[in-house]
Amino acid sequence: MEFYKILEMWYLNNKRNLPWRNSSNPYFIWLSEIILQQTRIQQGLDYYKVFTEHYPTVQDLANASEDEVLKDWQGLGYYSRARNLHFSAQYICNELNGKFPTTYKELLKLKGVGDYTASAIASICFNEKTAVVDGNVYRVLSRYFNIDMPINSPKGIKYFKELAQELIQNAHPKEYNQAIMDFGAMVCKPQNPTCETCVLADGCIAKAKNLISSLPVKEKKLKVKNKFFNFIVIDNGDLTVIEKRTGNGIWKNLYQFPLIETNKPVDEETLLKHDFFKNHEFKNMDIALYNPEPWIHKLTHQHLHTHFWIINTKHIENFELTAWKNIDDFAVPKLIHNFLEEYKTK
DNA sequence: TATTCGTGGTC
DNA sequence: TGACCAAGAAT
Repeated sequence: MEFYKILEMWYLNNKRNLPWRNSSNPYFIWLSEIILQQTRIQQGLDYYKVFTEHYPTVQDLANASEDEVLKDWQGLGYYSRARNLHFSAQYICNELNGKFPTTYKELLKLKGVGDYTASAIASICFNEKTAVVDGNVYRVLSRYFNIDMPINSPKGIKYFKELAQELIQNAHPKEYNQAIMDFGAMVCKPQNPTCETCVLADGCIAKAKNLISSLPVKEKKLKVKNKFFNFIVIDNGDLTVIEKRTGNGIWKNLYQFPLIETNKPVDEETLLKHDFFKNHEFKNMDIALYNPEPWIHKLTHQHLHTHFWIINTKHIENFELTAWKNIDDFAVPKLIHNFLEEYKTK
């Protein structure tokens, strides 16, 4: 039996029951695909529920503010996804008269929609034969056909896309694309794949050559930077100070306490010499280090060594103030959220 | 085109 | 426990 047919049959009997699979509405499929980029289904489920309930149509999403959308995205990470989702919703409503794009080519024009997502929506909603290539597909194909070309090299990306595109030619695109992804997630897993009961085992070259654990091949070029964050938590009992992050780095457009970044851990004396305290005078202030041991927040490319400094003062000048009771209205990074959860109970 | 963008799970 | 991975995309 052909490759695609085995997967389609397997899918018929083993597919997962996921909320967006009850729909062919491109708006819902789009939401699910953006939420699931680089994200496990279990982690995305609650967010899918919130977004479909809070923004039942693309118009509702377009009418919301970015702050509102980011608040609902809080905790999921890769926040450009939320900003692009909101931007593209407005683009669809304003430029496309609310009509969702219906082809791979047009879907690609949406911010935040790349080759994978355009292929997924085009195949699932419009039956277009565009093969998805995600982490699951790389794994299944590299093993079954024993391909050791690095999946994150330009040649590898092109090669796997072309192979996937060949394999979908005689298939039902909607079912086949979801089949190979489910199969990769449930059977041909990164670790401990269940080769003993695998329906593709007979033709799997990597299994025959005992190469399963070494495929797929990925070039690793990850260097982690250490950064040192000092958050200034100003507190007069009722009010505090938070700022919106600008620029193009992490957590763009999320909120945080005023931040002093240093190139190494600093003590109180050194911290107080920073420009921040030259620009802002605190009368009768009392400063205390909240966490003597740094919280090390680990991101993919950076380790953030974080200290929270509490400034108790009755006189806060030259700041925009935020009431503690309203602090939960703002979208904050997980790191700040964790701090708030601890701090407000004290 | 190499780098950057979060958070959580797995072993 | 640190390395790897997760329905990738933008720059």
